[in-house]
Amino acid sequence: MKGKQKRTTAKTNPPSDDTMPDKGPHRFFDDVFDVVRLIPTGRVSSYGAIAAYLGSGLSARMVGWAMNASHRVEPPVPAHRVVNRNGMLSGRMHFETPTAMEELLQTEGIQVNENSVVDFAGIFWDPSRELGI
DNA sequence: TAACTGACTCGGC
DNA sequence: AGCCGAGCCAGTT
Repeated sequence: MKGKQKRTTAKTNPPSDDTMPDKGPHRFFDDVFDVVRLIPTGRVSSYGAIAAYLGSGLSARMVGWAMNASHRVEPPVPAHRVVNRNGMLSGRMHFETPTAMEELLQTEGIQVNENSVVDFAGIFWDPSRELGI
């Protein structure tokens, strides 16, 4: 017995409860996904740059954490194009295989040497600069 | 419920 | 030159 059933009958369909969550505070994740999806093939960006573009006191850590959830969203997010400020593939261990991130980048024409993007500064894609500050 | 963690970054020593 | 601590926000235990 459940003892008490929590308002299952009289559903007053509140404006914001289970009907289409307006994702107020959660919109951050979608924003990150959207920005990452805008990274062109052959270019890479960094957690900090994306955080700075969203720029509301966000932390670069949350961008990385969003990437962790990016595997289950649609359309897919090219998380492999996001590296740290040094151009290192710090997130490679979170892919299906430790080498998946590197191979994906190489497939897109990006050279990787010792877990670091070659010519990182040259192919760096800054959302603040490309999308507008 | 409170506390810890984390795919980061910056500043100080 | 490298190592350490703080800030950041949301999810997980």
